Amino acid sequence: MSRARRTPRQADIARVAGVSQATVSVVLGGNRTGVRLSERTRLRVLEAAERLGYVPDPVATRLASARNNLLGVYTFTPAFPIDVADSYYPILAGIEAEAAALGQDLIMFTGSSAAGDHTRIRRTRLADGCLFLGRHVPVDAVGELLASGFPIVYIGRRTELDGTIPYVGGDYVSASAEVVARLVGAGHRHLRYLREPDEAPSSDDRERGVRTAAADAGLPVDGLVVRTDGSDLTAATLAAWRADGVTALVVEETDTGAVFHATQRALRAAGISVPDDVSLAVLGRPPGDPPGPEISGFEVPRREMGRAAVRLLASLLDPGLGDPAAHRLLTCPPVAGETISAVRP
Amino acid sequence: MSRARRTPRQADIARVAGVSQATVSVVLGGNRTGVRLSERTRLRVLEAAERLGYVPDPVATRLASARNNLLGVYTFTPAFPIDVADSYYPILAGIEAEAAALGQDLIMFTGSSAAGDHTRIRRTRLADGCLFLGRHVPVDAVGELLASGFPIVYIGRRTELDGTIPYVGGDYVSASAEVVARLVGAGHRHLRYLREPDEAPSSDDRERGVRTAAADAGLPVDGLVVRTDGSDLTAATLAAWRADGVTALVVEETDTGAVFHATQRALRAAGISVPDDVSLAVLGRPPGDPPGPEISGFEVPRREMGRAAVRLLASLLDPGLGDPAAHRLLTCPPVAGETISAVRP
DNA sequence: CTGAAAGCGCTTACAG
DNA sequence: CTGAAAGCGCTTACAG
Repeated sequence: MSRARRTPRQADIARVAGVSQATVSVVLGGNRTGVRLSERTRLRVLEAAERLGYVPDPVATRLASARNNLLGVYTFTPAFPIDVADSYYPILAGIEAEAAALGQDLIMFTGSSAAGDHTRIRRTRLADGCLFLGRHVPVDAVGELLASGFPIVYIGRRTELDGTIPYVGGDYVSASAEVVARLVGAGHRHLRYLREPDEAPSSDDRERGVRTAAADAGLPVDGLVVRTDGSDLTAATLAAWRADGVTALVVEETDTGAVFHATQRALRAAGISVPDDVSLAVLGRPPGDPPGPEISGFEVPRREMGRAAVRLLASLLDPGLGDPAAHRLLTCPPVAGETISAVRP
Repeated sequence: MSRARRTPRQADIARVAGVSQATVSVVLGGNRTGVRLSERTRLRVLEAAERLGYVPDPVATRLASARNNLLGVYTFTPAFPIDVADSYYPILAGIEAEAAALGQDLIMFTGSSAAGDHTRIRRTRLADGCLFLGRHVPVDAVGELLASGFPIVYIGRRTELDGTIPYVGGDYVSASAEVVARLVGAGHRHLRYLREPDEAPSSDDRERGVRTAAADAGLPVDGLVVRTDGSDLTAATLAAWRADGVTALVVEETDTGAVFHATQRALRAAGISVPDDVSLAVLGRPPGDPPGPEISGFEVPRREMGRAAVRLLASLLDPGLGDPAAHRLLTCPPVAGETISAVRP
C-alpha cells in the first residue's frame, strides 16, 4: 500500500488523453476564451479527468487566475462570541445561505491578536472579495485594499474614505422617524431620545430620524436627545422627566443594550409603569429578547443584510451582473409591540 | 491617483534591498533551512519589507510550500442553521477561540449543493488541515484525503475506514453509565432507555454505557432498550410501562430532540408527573433548553470539543509538538438536575 | 484547430 | 555567505 498517493493533476490527464496540459486547462475551464477545439479532444479530456477522479487544486487556480469562489468574512472581534447577546449570528446565517446559493465558500478572518490589523486585513486577499463586520474601519489597510481594486463590502453604513466603501446597512433614519411618528400619532408631544455617547453612523442615523420626525411634527427639539452610557439614568432622573411632562421614552439599540437595561431598571425603581405611565420604544430590537411585553420599535433585518451583502460582493466581483449601487440601505420593518399607548387628551 | 496600485511582493523588496528575491524569501521565512546570511543583509531586507508594507501572498505561499495558517471547517449542513436548535454554535465558538490563540484563520466549507461531496471535500486542501462536523462520512473522499497525508480531524467518534480517522468526541459510554448508576443508586431497578433508530457511534456509545451499567447493577436487560422515532410514544405506551413497574425513563439526546419531545408530550398526556411518578434523565442536554425543572443527565462539552479538535489538528500539522493520540474522548460532566427522585422502598 | 511558453508569488534544493 | 534555477498546479495570451 503506497502512502501519500499523489492526487491527479492536469498533467496526468494530459498524458492519458494525449494532449497538452494547457488544452486540459482549456477544456476543464469550460473554454471561456472561446478557443476552437474538436469535440473528440474535449470528450477524451473529460473522460480521462473523470477516470482519474480529477478535482482542481484551488490554490493553483487562485494563483494563476483571479477567482476562487471564496468569499472572506472579516470580523474585528470573535465571530462566535460566547457571552454577548449575539448580533452576528443572523448576519452570518444570511451570509452563509446566500454564499451557498452562489456556490461560494466562506473564509473567516476572525479577530486574532497575533498579527496587526494591517497584516490580517491584507490576508483577506486569499478570498476573491471580503465582507467586513464591525464598526471599526482601519482606514489605511482598508484604503489599500480599495485602491488595489480588491472588492470589499461592509455590513452597516460607513462614511470613512470619502464614502467610497461599499456597504449594506439598515435604513435607520426612516425606521426611527416612523417610530417617532407613531408616538406622535398616539398623541405624544413630549419625548426623550436616549442614545449612547459614541459616534457611529448607525447611531447618527437613528438620531437624525428622530430629530427629523420631531421637527416635522412641530415637537420641541430642545432637550430631545440625551447622550448617556446609562450610568446616570436614575429613578430620580426619570421621575423628574415625568414631572416635566415627558410621556414617551425612545431608546437606541446597541449590542450591549446598556442604555436599554439601565432605562428598564430606572423605570422599575421609580415605580413608573409601561405603557400606562409612560410609553417606551426601542430603535431596533432589545438585546436578549427580555421577557414581558414586546417592546415597540423596529426590526433590524440582519439575516437579509447578510444575504444582500453577499449579493453586492458577488456583483462587484462580476460586473457583468450589472452595476448595482455600492451603498444599500435595507428597510427595517416596524414592530408594533405593546409599549406604546395613546396619551389621554 | 493610480487605480489598482500593485501590492508589494518579494521581488520589490529584493530590488530595494539589492538582493535576490530568493534571499528575501529566506530572510522573511525566518531562515528555517539554516542558510548562512549576513546580519547586514538580513536587516536591509527586513527594513525594505517594512518600508514597502510587505505582507506575503498566502496563495503563493501555500502553493510553493505546505503551510498557510489556515484551518478548514467542513460541515455537511449549514453551519448556521436558522431554525434548528443549534448544536454547532458552541463547537464553532471553541474552534474559533483556539484557532485564534494559535494564529490560524478559519475557512468554512459550508454545505453547498452546487458541487458533489467529492469535489467539495477536495477543496479543503486550500487549508493546511481540516475539521469535519457531522455524522456523515463519505469514505471515498475522506479516505483519499487521509491517504494523501492531508490532516483531518472529525468532531465526534468515527469508526469508518478501519478507525483511522482522527477525532475528538465525548465519552458517552462513561457518562451514560454514570447516569444509569445514579438512577440505580436512587433505588431504580426497572428502566427504559429510549433511543432513536439510526446507527451512529454517539448513539451506540450511549447504549453501550446504559447496557453495561444495567448489567453491572444486575438489572434486567430484556426490554431495556427501545428504539423509536417518537411517533409510537403514546400516553397508553407510557401508562403500560408504568403499570409494568418501570420507574425511570432514560432518553437519548439528539439534534432534533424528537424522542425527547415525544416523551415529554406522552408523559403529560398520560398524566404522569416527573419526578414524582417516574424519574427522567437525558443522555446529554435537552435541545432548546425547555422551561421547567432542569432535566438530569450530563453535559456535552461542545466548546471544549472544538478547542481540543483544533489542538489535535495543530499537532497533526506539526508533529514536533508531540504525537498525541489521534482519538480523544472528552469527559462529559454529570448534570444533577431535578428529575431523578428516590424510589420508595 | 492545438501546443508551447510565460507567468501568478512564493519555497527549496543546488550552484558558486 | 549569496544568487540563479526549478518547481508548486494552474490560466491566459500567443504561436503555429
